[in-house]
Amino acid sequence: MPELPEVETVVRLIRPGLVGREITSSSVSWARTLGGVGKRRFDRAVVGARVRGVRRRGKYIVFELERAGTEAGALVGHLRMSGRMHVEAADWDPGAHGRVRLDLDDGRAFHFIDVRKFGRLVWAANADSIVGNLGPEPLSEDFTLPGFVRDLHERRRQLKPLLLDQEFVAGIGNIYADESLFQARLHPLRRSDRLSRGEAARLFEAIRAILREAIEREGSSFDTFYRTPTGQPGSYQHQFRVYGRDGRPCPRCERRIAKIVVGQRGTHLCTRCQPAPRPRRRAILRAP
DNA sequence: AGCTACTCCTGGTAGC
DNA sequence: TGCTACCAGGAGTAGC
Repeated sequence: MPELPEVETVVRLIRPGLVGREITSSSVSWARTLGGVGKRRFDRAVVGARVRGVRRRGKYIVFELERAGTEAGALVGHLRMSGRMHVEAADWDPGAHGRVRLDLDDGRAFHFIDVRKFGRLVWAANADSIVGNLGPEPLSEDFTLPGFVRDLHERRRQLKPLLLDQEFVAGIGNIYADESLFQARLHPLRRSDRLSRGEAARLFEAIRAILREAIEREGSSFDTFYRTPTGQPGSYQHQFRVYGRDGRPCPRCERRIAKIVVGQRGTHLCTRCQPAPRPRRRAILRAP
């Protein structure tokens, strides 16, 4: 599934074909992709606008627009499960799952393709109305260990759902959550406020190292869905140590990798390397 | 506050 | 082989 590394890869590859281009017409074949913005309003917002910049925020892709040099809102895209983005020659066929097409002034066209129709490409006057509540970017300088420790201790949440919470930290999905927790040797059900400083530091470093390496490898492609905008699969799936490896030996200790469900999400772990939280005995009440 | 359940979707696959 | 039933999953929402 497209998570931070996959989205970063998409942004890097489509940005050169989009920045500076004017959108000359649009066509929408699945209206819900627009996320509640009507087709006519969408058309009015984007046609004649120029792409000022393309950036990633968490798993979102923000296309900043301008008209006559002044800001004109933004398109905010999310690939969800199966979305893809391409910039291709005018006669390129996006296939049966093309949802939105934006023709560009250089004769090429941007395509949003999405088999499962969960993806979105929404116009907003202000991108922050959509991405404004996201947590820190895990690879940026404002994601710091002291801040991370503070945020962990301020909440009392299971680690797995907390890592998936985009308001806690932006961009992590099911794959990189499982891989990070394995790398940090932390059980997905451990409570955030009970991590030691050392444990929090392990998790902090694991998240950053794994996301960096996954970006280097252009993300993970283990099914037919995620491909880069050039049609290539990523290669980080070959580095998976727990995700999708249930029943196979742990690369660290050989015990069989387990799969459990946490917050309705398949969760992969090694029960030896990632010891379960100890149920804490209730404080014993004593007479004063 | 934090958890669970439900919704949106369809291709792939397990099971018969 | 051919069919059906079920599953995966990011994020939003509702309810406890």
